[in-house]
Amino acid sequence: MLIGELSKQTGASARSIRHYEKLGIIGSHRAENGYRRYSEETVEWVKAIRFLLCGGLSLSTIARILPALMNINCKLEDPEIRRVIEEEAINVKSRMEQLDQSHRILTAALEKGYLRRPSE
DNA sequence: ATTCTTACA
DNA sequence: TGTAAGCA
Repeated sequence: MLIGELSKQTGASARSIRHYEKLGIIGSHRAENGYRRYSEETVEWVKAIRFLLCGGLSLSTIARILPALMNINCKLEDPEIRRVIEEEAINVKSRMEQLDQSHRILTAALEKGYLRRPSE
């Protein structure tokens, strides 16, 4: 299928699809006219990319785990993949703590009616 | 009509 | 990532 149909079936823009390909996350072969052609399974790959993206993973991180993840083992058997995911979980936890701190500062300001200046 | 590459008031 | 431009 051409990029237009892949886009239609996955919801990803042609621009994004070309970007994923440039990053090596998905592949394609060219037709005589130079148009990109994708296999049916690429649809699943792009859907997986979008899913992981919604999970907060960066494209560079996805590029590292998706290949193995889409392979024979969708289980986390590969220790390398497992490691990457564990690191991501830690990053997410870290971000949650940052957000919690922001939340505390904001709610405290609302309760007291003013923002506490660090210099005083 | 659709895709391609390149580039950014 | 969007979008416009100029081709094929």
